Amino acid sequence: MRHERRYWLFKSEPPAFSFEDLKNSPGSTACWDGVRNFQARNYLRDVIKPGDGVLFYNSNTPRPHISGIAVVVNEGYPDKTALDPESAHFDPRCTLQNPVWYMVDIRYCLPLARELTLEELKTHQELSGMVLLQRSRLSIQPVSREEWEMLLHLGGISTDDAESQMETAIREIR
DNA sequence: GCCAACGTTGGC
DNA sequence: GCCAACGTTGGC
Repeated sequence: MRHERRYWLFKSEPPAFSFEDLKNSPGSTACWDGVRNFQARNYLRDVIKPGDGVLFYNSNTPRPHISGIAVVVNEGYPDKTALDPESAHFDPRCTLQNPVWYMVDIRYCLPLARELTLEELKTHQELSGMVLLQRSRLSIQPVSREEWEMLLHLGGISTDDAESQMETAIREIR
């Protein structure tokens, strides 16, 4: 039986990496490395699976917002930047046997017809339970099916369109 | 640039 | 295992 699709919100800081950057990446696929928070690591290593939906969120910017949808293309695997002394994300505790930090790859799917600002999200009672609004600092967050549907609706795209684009994006990878 | 929230570290 | 000190995140 197929894994039941889960939904996530991934944060990125636009100067470092934007949704456009994801679209323009080779194969529209980017390695989501450099996450150094244990709760986020646990999601990346243990919970997030290929086919899961991702909302791309732009943080630490004058107008924080969700810009579009991506899809997870593989299971969590060790984040090699933690082993590289030259990397900004180097962590001297890490070894090949004990990688500590994990990452996944995601692929671009489609932009929202309307970007959804944090300011707007705060105005919807139905979204008040979002991790983004409760524990905003977590960089990899679960999103419920209900929240996902609401967000896509507000963003002006149909969940069916999103799911079929996600299926296509996954198929093209394989 | 400020600062609240909160995760991590390390002494005890 | 507690908790103070410290560092980071990220909205504003």
